[in-house]
Parts: sequence; C-alpha cells; structure tokens
Amino acid sequence: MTTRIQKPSNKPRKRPAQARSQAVFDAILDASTRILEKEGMDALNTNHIAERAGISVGSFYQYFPNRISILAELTRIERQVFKEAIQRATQSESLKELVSELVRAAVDHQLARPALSRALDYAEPDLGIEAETNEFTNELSQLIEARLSALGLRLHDRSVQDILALSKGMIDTAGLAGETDRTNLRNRVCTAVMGYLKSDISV
Amino acid sequence: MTTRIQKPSNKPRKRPAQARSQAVFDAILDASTRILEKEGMDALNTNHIAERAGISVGSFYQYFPNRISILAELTRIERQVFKEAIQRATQSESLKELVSELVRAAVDHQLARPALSRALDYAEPDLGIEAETNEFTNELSQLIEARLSALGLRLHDRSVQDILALSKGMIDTAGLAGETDRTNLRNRVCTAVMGYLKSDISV
Amino acid sequence: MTTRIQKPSNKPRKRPAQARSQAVFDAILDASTRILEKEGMDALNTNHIAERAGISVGSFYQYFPNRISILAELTRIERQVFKEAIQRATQSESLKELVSELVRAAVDHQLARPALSRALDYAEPDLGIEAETNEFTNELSQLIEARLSALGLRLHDRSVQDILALSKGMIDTAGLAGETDRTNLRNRVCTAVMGYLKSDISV
Amino acid sequence: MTTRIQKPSNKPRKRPAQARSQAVFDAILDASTRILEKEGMDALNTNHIAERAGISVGSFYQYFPNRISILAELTRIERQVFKEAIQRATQSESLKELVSELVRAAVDHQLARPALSRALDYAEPDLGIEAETNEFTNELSQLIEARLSALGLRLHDRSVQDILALSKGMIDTAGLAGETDRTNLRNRVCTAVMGYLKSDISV
DNA sequence: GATGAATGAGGATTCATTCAT
DNA sequence: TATGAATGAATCCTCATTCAT
Repeated sequence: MTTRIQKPSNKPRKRPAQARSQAVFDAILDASTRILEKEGMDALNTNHIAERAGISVGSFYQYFPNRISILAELTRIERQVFKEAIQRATQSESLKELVSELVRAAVDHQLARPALSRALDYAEPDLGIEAETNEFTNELSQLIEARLSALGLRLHDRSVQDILALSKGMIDTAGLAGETDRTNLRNRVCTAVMGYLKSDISV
Repeated sequence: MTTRIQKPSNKPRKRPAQARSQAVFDAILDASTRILEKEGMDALNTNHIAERAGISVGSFYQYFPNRISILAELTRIERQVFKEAIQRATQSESLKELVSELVRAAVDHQLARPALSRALDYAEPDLGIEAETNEFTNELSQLIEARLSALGLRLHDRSVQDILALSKGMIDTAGLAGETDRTNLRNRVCTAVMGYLKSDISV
Repeated sequence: MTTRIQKPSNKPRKRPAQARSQAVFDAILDASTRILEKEGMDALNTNHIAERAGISVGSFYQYFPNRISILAELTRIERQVFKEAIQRATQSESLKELVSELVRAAVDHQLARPALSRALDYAEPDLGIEAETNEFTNELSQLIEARLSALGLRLHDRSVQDILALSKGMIDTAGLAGETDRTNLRNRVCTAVMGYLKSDISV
Repeated sequence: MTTRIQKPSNKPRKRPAQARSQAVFDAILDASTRILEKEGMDALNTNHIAERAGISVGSFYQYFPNRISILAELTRIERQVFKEAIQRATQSESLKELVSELVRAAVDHQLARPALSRALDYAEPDLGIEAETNEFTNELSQLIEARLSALGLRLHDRSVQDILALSKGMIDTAGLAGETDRTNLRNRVCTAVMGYLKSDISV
C-alpha cells in the first residue's frame, strides 16, 4: 500500500498560478504532511487527505496525478529546504564550525518532523524519481565536499555519503528513542562526523 | 498496508511442536522473507504468503493471528540471529578486533537481505512490540558495552546506541547505493565507529 | 457511459446564430467526431471534448445540455448527410444504376468513418430520439421506395428496411475486417441487394 | 466506459470444478446476461452483477479477473451455442434446406436475446480476443463453406462472410424494430441469402 | 488441522455537471 | 458569455479475515 512504482508522472499536475489554486495546493501538502507525521503512511489515502485539506477528492486529482505523487512532491520540498540549510551551513569558516553547522542543519531538519522524514526516506525508492534523487545527492555532496576540501580535508569518494548516512542513522534513532535534548544529540553527531573525517585519511 | 497498530497479540498463535507444524511455520516465515526481500512490503499479503508457502490462507491463520504478526516474528528472528552474531563478535580480545568483528557482523547481517532489513526497520514502530524492542536493545547494548568497558573504553549512555545507529545508517545507504565491496564498506564503518569511540571521551 | 436514458432534452441547447457561436458549436462537433473515430466511445468525455475543441467545459454546456446530447446531434448530422447522398442516388434512371448509386452512397458514407458509424449506430437506442429516428427512417424509405416502385419493382413493407439493413451489416463487417477495396465491396453489396430485390416478389 | 483493451487475461480466473463454485460461476454469467439484455452495457458494473447474482463483489473477482472478462466469456458461450446450431443446420441435404436451417439458426439465436447479441457484437473489438475471434470465424466459415460447396455452389472468399453479415444486419434491425413474426423474418433473410448466393457467380 | 471460497469494507481514480469569477 | 476549479457520486478492484466443509 505504501508505494510501488508508477509509469505516470510523479510531478504535480499543474503548478498553481492563481491565489486560490495555490491555497488548495498548499492545503493538500499541509494536510499530507500532518497526516504522515501524526498518523503515518497507512493513513495517507486520498480521501483522508482531501478531508483533512478541506477539499474534495476530485480537487486532489486536479493537482496531483495520483496518490504517490504527493510523496514525490513532499520529498522535493523537504530536499529543497534541507539543501538551503546546508548551503547556509557551508558558509562556515572553520572545519569545526562547518561540521557543527552541518550537523545542526541535519538535526533540526530531521527532528522537525521525524516521522515524516522517516516515511519519505523509506518510500523514496518506490517514487520513481531516481533522476532527481541523483541530482539532489550530487548537489548536496558537491556543496559539502567543496567546502571540506577547501578547509584542507582529504576525502574519498564516499566520505560525504558516509557522514550524511551516519548522521541520518543517529538522528533517526534518536528521534525514535524520543530524545529531546538536541544539543546533546548534536554533540554526539559532531563527534561521529569529526571522528570519521579525522581518521578518514587512513582508509 | 504495512503497519497499523493492533490490539490483538503479535505473537505467533502457537509455537509449533509437531514436526509438521514446524515445517508449515517455517514455510510461512521463509515465504514471507522471500517476498519482503524480492517484492517488497506491498506484496506481503496473506494470500500471497500462503501461495508462496504452499499452504492455504486458513493455515496461515493457524500460526499467525493476523498479517502484521508475521512482521513481528520476522523481526524476532532477525534480532536473534543478529544478537548471536554480536555475541560471537564480543569474544574479541582487542578493541580493534572487537570493532572490526562487530562491524563485520552488522554489515553481513544487514546486507544479507537489505530490503528485508529496511522493511522490518521501518515497520518496527507499528508492530506493537515495544517491550521486546526495549529488551533487545538493552541486551545488545549491555553485551557490547560490557566488552568495550572491559577493554578500557570510557562510554556514556548513548555510546552503543550511537555506534549501532551510525552503522545502520551507513550500511543501509550503501545497500541502496548498490555497493558490493563489503571490505571497503566494513573499513569505512570501522573508521566511523573508531572515530566516534576515540573522540567520545570528550563528549 | 455511453448511453443511459435521459429525460432532459437531447437537442442542442441553442442553435447558434452568431458566427462566433457557430464556430464553437462546430468545433465541438468536429472534436467529438474525431474522438469517436480515433479514440472510441470511452474517450468521449466532456473534458476531453472541450480540450480537443479548444474551449472550456463550461462552453460545452452552453451548447449542449449534457454529454449524450452530442451523440444525438452527431446522429442528426450523419443522417442528414446520408439522406442527401441517397437523394442524389435516387436521381438514377435505371434499376441497375439506382442500386449501384444507393450502394455507393451507403458504402462511402459508412466507410468514411467506420468507427463513428458503428458507435452512433450502437448508441442510437439510448439517445431518446425515437421520433426523429422514425421520421428519418420513413423519409429514407419513401425516397427509395418511390424510386424502386417507379422503376417497376414490386416491394413489400420491409423491402427497403431489409436492403438498408443487409447493406449496413455487410459494410460494417467489411470495415471491421479492414477491407479497403471499395469497388469489390460495392459489387458484393449490389449483388446482395439485387438478389434480394429480384427474388423479393415471391415472399 | 464500455470496453477498452486490457493486458491481463480475459479468461475466467478458474474454471470451477466444485458444484458450489459452478453455481456461483453460473450465477455470475446468468446475472450478467440478464443485465445486458434488460438494462444494457452501462448497467453491467461489478457491484450490480454481484448483487444480481446474489454474491459479493469479492466472489466475482474469484471467477473473473476484471469487469470486461465477463464480456469475453459471454461471447465465448454465445459463439459456442451458435456454432452448434450451425453445425446442426449443416446436416441439411439440399441447398434450400441448408439456407433455411442456417437462417433459422441465426434468427433464433440472435432474437433469443437481441440486446445481448448487439452489446456483445459492439464490444467485441475491445475484448482483446482477436485470436479466438479469428478461430471462430474460420471454423464457422469452413463449416458453411464446405457444405455450400458440396451442394454445388460456386463461392468466393467473402461469400460466407457476406451472408453472415447481411443476415446479422437484417436480424439486428428487425430486433430493434420490434418484429415478432419470426417466420416472416426468416423468409426475408432466406430471400436475401439465396439471392446473394445465386447471383454470386457473376461477381 | 487444513482448505479455499466468500465476504465486504476500504481505497484509488474518473468524469458529468455546476457555479463563482 | 467564457472559464476551469470544485464537487462527489460512481466504479473498479484488493485483501484481511472468517468459516463451512
């Protein structure tokens, strides 16, 4: 029920231009976000979305070609937000600050709506957006890689993938464990990332 | 489809004693494992399981109270296997060997059936087995913690949670990326874990 | 979807007087014709018609009270065209020529858009235009009957109905079979009609 | 809404072996037949079929893979019945008797359930059973052709197609016109067929 | 115990029609 | 008049679960 590949487009049917349309479009995204976060993937059905968004099912299909395209769109949005946070973080001047800011971005992003992050993450392979995923991954990697290199780090091909992945793993687990002390979590993730990056040379 | 909370038990209806019963029980678990790994969560429906296991749906319900209990049982099995691997790993004599063996256990376990691991991991919070989960987590942590402490490491409350979580994150991402070089992956995970543990003191 | 009886009128909402109106009206009919012929009855929905006609759905409803009225209108048009062709054919001087020209008219008409003919034919009983149908049938029959009688044929009540029906049957089947040799088809239909008319006396 | 091609099989999901199954299977076919004949194609939806058959929708899908497969199955049945009637007719000893019996078979078959015949006929091209259709057409043609030849008729490639098509056309029209005098109709169809066959040589 | 047919609620999607702008 | 967003009933189909045999 969750996912499953689809031939038809996963892009929104139309990007709303009118104010009214925009409102409906946003209401759908809001409702979906809330449902995913509070009720989970299985509650994300079109009737429920429509109801929560205060519209009719028909309207849902004005803006999205099918149920799963909403996941693709939410993924796009989350990625955009995350990328911007990472971009801000890469303004940092020192390695320590850089790592600290990257981790802050990651923690804040993922813990803002932990269940949503988890659900989108799990659904991603079935969304049929491989191309976008690759592009996003590359952009993010380059952003971070460039900065780390500029600060003198010696990296290998998987360095950035690894620090992102280990951070995600730690934050996800922390979220599930109900941790609320973000400062503590950030410190631990920083430790992990710094530890990885410093030893990394020897790989 | 995946999840959805459930009041009814999540334990197998009966632990089969008879040889025949055991065979059917195992066939169900095998079939479910194969389906999850090859076809994904959405394909894990009771009719499909019964068909693949060569039994009738009716028989499925002799051994499992409902569809989702199969996920709980698979989780139990995977955990048991993993725990035993970890136990073996904790026989190690040096820190380096210990980490290396723990990581080997984790990598081998998770990459044996990456899709299964991922699916169970994602479903876990909806399985209604918090108690077991806590117990498992505690056991695993104590096992590892005891050994790390014995080898002179200074740990904090979340140390073991963190190294398990970061490992999981890295291995999962590697699996999705289609990495096949386990040696390389193991090295990178070891780096991360060692890096974390060495810097850990300062947290 | 096709059919289903309807109380409301099946006549166009208004016969467009203005040039602009006429253009829109025609665009709707053209679009519907093309859709029926190329995509079939199932594709004939109001949104699709509007899109293909380059207008809005709202405009569609300015000219037609409901979806099915378009079928009634297309039927009217096709009948009108066919009747005129038959009228021309009845100018013939000899029996042989008469039959030949009638058959030519029928073949050319029906094979011009075979799928459209078939679709309208099938839908007809559900269109709620019995009165018009009767009138059309009578007019056509009288036209042909008068000429056949004038040329010395002895007819009975169903003679004209029969030759029209058998021709339709043959041409429809030929169309479905993908026959392209119209001359050959015309000859065969002529054979059938002449055969029927000549033996007819004995009925 | 009517038809539309389908990749999945159009064969019944399972040929029922059990008595109970057979009863359900038959109930579905009966209900569908009645609906098509009395209420038309648009009323043939799965819920309605189930209701009329006194079963649940789920049961419908035990026996048929999708809505349109019921049309394929009804077509198969009608063809089988018709073919058997034609086979019986071809036992005839003289040309006159042969034509008379063929026409009797055609008239009786088509007028038994005129709306059903019409609906199946119209739907056929969308049923995805071209192979079966070809086979049926060939078998029927050979049956009739062999006998006509044996009785001394000189035929061409389309002769049998034509007499079947013209008969169908006449009977369909008669059915729509509400004709009830089958003897009269049979005579007229015989006239047409004989007329066609006798003149046929000259084509 | 085993079987698998039967059930029917649930969920995705379409499309005729309306109506505010 | 024209537009096209909004509505929601209608329809297809699935699948967890039960229960008669």
